[in-house]
Amino acid sequence: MTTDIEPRSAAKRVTKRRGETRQRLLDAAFEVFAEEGFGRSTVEQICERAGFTRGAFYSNFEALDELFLAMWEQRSTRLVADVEAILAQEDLNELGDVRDVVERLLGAVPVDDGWYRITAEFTAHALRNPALRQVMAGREDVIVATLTPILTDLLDRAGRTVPDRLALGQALVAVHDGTSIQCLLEPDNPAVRARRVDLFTHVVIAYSTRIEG
Amino acid sequence: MTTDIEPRSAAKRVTKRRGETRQRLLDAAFEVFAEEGFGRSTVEQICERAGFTRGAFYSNFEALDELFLAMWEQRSTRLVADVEAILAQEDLNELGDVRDVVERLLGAVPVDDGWYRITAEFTAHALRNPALRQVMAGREDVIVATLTPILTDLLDRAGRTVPDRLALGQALVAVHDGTSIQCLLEPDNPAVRARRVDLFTHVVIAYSTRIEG
DNA sequence: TGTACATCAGTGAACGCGCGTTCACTGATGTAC
DNA sequence: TGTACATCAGTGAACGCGCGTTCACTGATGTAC
Repeated sequence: MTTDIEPRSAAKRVTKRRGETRQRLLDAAFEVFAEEGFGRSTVEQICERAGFTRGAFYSNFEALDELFLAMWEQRSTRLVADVEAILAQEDLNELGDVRDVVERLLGAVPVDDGWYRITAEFTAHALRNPALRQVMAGREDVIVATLTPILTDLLDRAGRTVPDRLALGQALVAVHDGTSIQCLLEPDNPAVRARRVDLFTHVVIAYSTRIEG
Repeated sequence: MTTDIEPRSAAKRVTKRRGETRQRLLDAAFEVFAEEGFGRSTVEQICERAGFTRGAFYSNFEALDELFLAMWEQRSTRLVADVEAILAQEDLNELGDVRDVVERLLGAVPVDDGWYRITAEFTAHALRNPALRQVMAGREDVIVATLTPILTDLLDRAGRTVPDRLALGQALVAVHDGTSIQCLLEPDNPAVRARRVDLFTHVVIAYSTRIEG
């Protein structure tokens, strides 16, 4: 008697090549969706970019929606991990005041054209689909849950404490989203970026209090 | 000798019917774009919704992009005018503090699913096209220029003055955009809406100062 | 006000391209002995 | 380690639908007298 309870046919063989193909399709999807937009991207374009014929796509995904979602989740996860890594690393610079903390935070979060476009369209799409809406809302929870502890720690070192972490986290996500649009729409206007830093600073101050002593 | 310098053929006859057709197409476009998304909407769908055949569309517009832009500009202008009218109207309620002002402001600005979707996709699209980017940036200027004077006036009545109106205006637009997403993604979570009001209030306080005396 | 006429505005059929999707096939990869 | 074989993974041709676009047409609208 073996430990195989499942029939042998259920255990599918998966090759290394398959994983690589999948990844190349995901990377190509990011580029094409960013350039063309979600609704205007075709299976053909993505496969061509990845160096495959269309059959490869249908061998790996059901439809464009599935590829889009898989790509978005992968990129989103990676982005949060990257920001976390930058924020968490020990730094020689002292964090003197709130502005130092904000600048460090903003330095860790990239403002990226392509990623913004993709996320904006995905958000719009998610509003039509309850399941996707859950995905997006869940993603925000992860961002807040991951980054707020690190941020409050930094603030602590700058002599401030945060009474309501969730409120601060959600406020910063909102401010980030709102000001990203402004920066991307006027990339050559330094005043817009400066006001972004100001706004972040004001919000952090409003949601934290000076530690006595 | 008449005042006609242009050749007679240049003066086109325009019928009343034409304007009505155009408007029906614009209204149908709003609905279809909101439901389907920009890239997924077809000429056929919009014409069917408006009660025309496709020929009517090609008689009035060059391409879907043109219809989309015309619709967006019309709706956007109307929206600003509506908000302005609500904010400007004399009200029986006293504006005791900042929170009253914020609640009045937020009461005037609708948080609308369909319009958000359309604007999000338009923004993403505008990032690929310098001319459209100008249109969007210009729209924000109009919003700030129209609403900030009224808002500072309301704040004045609540005993506060705004040193940098432009900074406040842009901050509020950013906060509005960012928190709108959160409210739409979690429509059934009252805490999200409450935090939105809090954030607006904090920002208004941070960008204004108490009037002495 | 009425009528005849010119032009406009929308119709609906027709055309054809582009794209999604399928599938028999062949080369690549892993497995068993 | 080597070989034979089974299965997997991607190919590329083929099909057909859906959609954008055109255009000769007819009814609607405005104009001139």
